[in-house]
Amino acid sequence: GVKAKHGVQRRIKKGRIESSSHAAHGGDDNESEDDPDNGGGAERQREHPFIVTEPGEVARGKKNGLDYLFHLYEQCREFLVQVQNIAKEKGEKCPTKVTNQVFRFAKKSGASYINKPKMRHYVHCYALHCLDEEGSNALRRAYKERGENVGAWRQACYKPLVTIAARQGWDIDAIFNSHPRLSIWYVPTKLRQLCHAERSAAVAVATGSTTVGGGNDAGGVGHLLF
Amino acid sequence: GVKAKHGVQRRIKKGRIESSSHAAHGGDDNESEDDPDNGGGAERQREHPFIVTEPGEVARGKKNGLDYLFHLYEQCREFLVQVQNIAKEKGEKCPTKVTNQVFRFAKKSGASYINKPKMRHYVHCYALHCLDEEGSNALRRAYKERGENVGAWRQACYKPLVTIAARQGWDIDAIFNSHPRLSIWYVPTKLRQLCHAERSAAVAVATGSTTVGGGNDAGGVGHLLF
DNA sequence: TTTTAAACCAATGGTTTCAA
DNA sequence: TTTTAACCCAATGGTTACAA
Repeated sequence: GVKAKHGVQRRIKKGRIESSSHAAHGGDDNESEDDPDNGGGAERQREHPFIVTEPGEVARGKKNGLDYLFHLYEQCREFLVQVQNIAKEKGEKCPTKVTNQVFRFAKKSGASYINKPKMRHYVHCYALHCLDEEGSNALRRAYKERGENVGAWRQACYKPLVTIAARQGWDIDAIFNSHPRLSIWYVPTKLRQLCHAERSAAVAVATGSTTVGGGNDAGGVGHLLF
Repeated sequence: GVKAKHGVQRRIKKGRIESSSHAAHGGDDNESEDDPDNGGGAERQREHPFIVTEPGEVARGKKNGLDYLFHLYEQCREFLVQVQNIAKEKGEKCPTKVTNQVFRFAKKSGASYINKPKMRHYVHCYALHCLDEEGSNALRRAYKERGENVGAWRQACYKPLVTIAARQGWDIDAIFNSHPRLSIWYVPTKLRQLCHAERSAAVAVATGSTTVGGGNDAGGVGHLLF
């Protein structure tokens, strides 16, 4: 990297986060003072888990809803815009994606509830929300009705995205990049792999291949027929 | 990084590059067998130094000309395209810039004369060539006539670029990104800094600021007047 | 068990060092 | 003066092992 100018940014190992101000929690209304687990003004240990909620529904109890989850992605976008403005003003490299720098800035700005693993974990769910809000909403309702947990809903978000990719020539990067709110997020490895696998399978069926390296009249992957 | 799948790519320390096939050298015609320094088919130790040449001029003696230098940038672009095609076929992340991966691929492909420090060193010279070929050619002729060395010519390439940036709102990243052949190269730190410094100076003059933090009726940097 | 997020890791962008 | 292997070592994108 460029020569150490912000020498402060060393990694801190272990140790709990100390008590400090928490920023507003968006859709989260669960910071009650009379909470038995919350002994006298101590800060919350970590974020309440997400539950599958319908569009517009606010999670009750110590839970957060999916509208709140998606709101977090919008917040990250705003933090990115701020980082970009600062970089431009200082004549420094300007990020185009939500990078470590942006997560650091978010934390520094008091949004301690935003962190990289979480945002990366649910990116494809947000992608579906951006690319097909109707479909995303339907999926949320279905999974809520069936009483599925967040992990199951999250897994289920992959398939509709692969279907969308199939329609657009399997180029998931192009799909992300051409959407204004999605373009700032890295394509998750697993989603990319699923698209690739499905594309390969589709091509194999279309060309009549039966095994890896199986002979066909066109030499395998490389021509798509439509 | 993504979990070690190409386990081979560890760093190798020390040791000279062993004799092997060298790819064609573009504008370089200096691999004479009757060379006194070249004892019996041994390969060249390193690339001949660049000299300032006019457009179309081939360097004589153990030298390389600037057309050859610029040709190296075109070759890197071709290597990048190959890396991109391979990545797409494999459903992997697709680089948009000339990255370490591309330099590694170039070396593996026999282009051992391409390396990162060299390409990064002269990027801004190539940028001038792309953005104002007339101006670039004139500069080359002038520096050749005056018998200047490559280092002096290289330094001189910065100023015209800063002038171009000034005309385009000082956004050197946008200038690089909007040029098809230049967009694959990272903006050199020094060029970015020069642009920033010049912009700051220009703004200071325009607003009548005299010192850092000096008071003026508009609050410093932030409005450009034209 | 499910869900969260701290901690970790290999490879990167970038530069220095030094050989030629 | 010019080239480039080697280093940097901080910072990155990406993931894992763990805690709650």
